[in-house]
Amino acid sequence: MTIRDVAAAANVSVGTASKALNGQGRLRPETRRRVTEAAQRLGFAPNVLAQGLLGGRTYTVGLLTTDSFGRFSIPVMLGAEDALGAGQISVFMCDTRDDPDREQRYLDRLISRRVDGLIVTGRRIEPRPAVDVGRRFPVVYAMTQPLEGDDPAILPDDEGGGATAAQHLLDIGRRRIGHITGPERFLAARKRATGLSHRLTDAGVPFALADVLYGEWSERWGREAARILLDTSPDTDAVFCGSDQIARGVGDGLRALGRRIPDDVALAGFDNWAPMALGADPPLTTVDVCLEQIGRLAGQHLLAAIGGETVRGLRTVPARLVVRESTRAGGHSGSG
Amino acid sequence: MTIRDVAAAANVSVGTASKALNGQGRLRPETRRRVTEAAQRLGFAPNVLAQGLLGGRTYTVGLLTTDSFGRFSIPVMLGAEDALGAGQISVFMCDTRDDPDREQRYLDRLISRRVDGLIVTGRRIEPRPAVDVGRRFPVVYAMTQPLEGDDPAILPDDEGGGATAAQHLLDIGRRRIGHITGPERFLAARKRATGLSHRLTDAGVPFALADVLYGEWSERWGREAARILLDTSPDTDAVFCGSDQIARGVGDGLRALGRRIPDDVALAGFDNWAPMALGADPPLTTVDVCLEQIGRLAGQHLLAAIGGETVRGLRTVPARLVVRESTRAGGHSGSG
DNA sequence: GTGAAAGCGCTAACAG
DNA sequence: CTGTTAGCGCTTTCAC
Repeated sequence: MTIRDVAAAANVSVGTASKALNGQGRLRPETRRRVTEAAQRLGFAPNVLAQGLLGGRTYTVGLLTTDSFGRFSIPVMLGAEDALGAGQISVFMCDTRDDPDREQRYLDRLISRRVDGLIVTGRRIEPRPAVDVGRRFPVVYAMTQPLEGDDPAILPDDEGGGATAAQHLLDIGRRRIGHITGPERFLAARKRATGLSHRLTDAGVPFALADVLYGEWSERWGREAARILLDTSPDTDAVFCGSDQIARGVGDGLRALGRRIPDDVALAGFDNWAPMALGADPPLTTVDVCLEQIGRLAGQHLLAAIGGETVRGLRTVPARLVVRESTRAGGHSGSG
Repeated sequence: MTIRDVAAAANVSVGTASKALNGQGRLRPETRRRVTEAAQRLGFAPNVLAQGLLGGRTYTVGLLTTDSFGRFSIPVMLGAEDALGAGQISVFMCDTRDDPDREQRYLDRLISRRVDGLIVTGRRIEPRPAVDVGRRFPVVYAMTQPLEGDDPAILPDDEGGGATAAQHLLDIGRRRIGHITGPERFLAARKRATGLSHRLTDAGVPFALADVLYGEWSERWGREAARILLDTSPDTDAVFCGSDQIARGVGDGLRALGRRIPDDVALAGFDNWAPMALGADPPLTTVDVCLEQIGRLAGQHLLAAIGGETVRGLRTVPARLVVRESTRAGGHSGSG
């Protein structure tokens, strides 16, 4: 099924058929109709590769992730696809699994496929070595940033997220606030802690960064840390956690020590990871960094760059607080 | 950067350059070297689109999911990419979000891009309307099956998974076994229940399908169902759940009613969803349907089909039991 | 208005 | 051994 078959069936030349199908040039309406009809009847679909060969654009982009398309890249990916798909752009999946060799192979492939652009995603916001694609096509980073160069990068607002959570806990009247989070080597963990600390300090509520309980991104750590925290500060009336998983553990730990949530201790998480946050009893108040929005923005920036605009540097997406029963006075603290 | 530039730089014709780069024909080693060197120096990467135009193959496939690339499609996708990526095949992401219009648009695009094949994934194993791509390229279904036609489909072994769980609970000496699962309208839920029921009945342990507690795929339902179950059968010594999320809820519910896990009641889930199963206290024994293996098989079948082999009909991937503390005598039933 | 022809980047067949 | 030519499917001048 080529445009030649269509042209033949409509009794016109391929040139005319092309014009008819693309709405170009000056054609008799009747001719146009005849061609369109033939194409329809034959089930003709233009070969985009051939089109791309001429036009220089392929209407494809690569989406490269180090995260095995996990919990963080997926929403980013969806947002990006949203922005790009609307522009009729198809997306190539490239999952490096954190292996530099795999990454290089993917980059080579993408270059050979003449993609119009590339989005690089990660699980961690730490700067990573920039991908090297020469000046062949624009690159946008999402949820990560390049160590070298000033290609655009879209990042979550971890610090702002921490501050927002702090404000909320202040707003509901809590003053003895603990913070339990992931490993200190994670920039995201440090930023969230900083955001919290600054806001509390600004409000005149005592909080020392030294009191932050750094550990792992796991429920188990949450359970353990809850004990440690109450040991040190038995009068704690709120805990902000660096992830929803940790918050789940903290919740279980606190309950095991006889505290009711939110009546005795208010509990807030981070990520708004639905199965975790909604499955908790009571459901978790949490900070949503709006991953999908990050992806959407990355997609839009990439489209702009492909269109010739120069976009440079970092950009941060505001976080959003999602209030649920774990910090709400009315929240029933059920049986779990 | 085209092959012409390379040819010019190496002082040969494009034809010769092509042969040199592809290892075809009879060439003086020195010429071959000169060309390769020039290509290297110029950073030449062949335009795969142009190659595809000649060869008729594009070395691309589509991966179409109705699941928004969620928890189930991702592993499947990774497995598929594994199988395909090795064959130098690039994968187009197509996320229909359960919208028939979107799906049709993606199919049109894939056809226009002349993909060599297509994998269709879903979140549910229920048969779905077959995708219509004429005889343009082969289609393989993974985690779902076509309502019409006999295109190959790779499915999890839900029934076998249920049976395996049953056997394990019998093996550890439990005889009064409850089953709490998702909505009855889910084929997967019914199959898991059937597998459990058959195995128990075969072993002479009483179990009526009518006693299955169908509900939702949520922790909340698990908590509620635990109460219902103990109300009816206070001497229950094991519960098999249709998902890890439900199992989490059931665990919390049982504990709230004073039961220890696994000492009083053994608890098994389904999915082996790491964050849920490992985060639980004690960690959950669960059934893994090996999603990644399903994807890998789908990829392999697709490759075979692209290669001209005819592959037809359903194929099931065995499930795997993952034993953890929630069904182990030695398991500590901690504080949560 | 429509057709013929050139050419996108590449490979394969055939000369030389 | 290497160069020339044709052509993959399509679009875009440029004649007629």
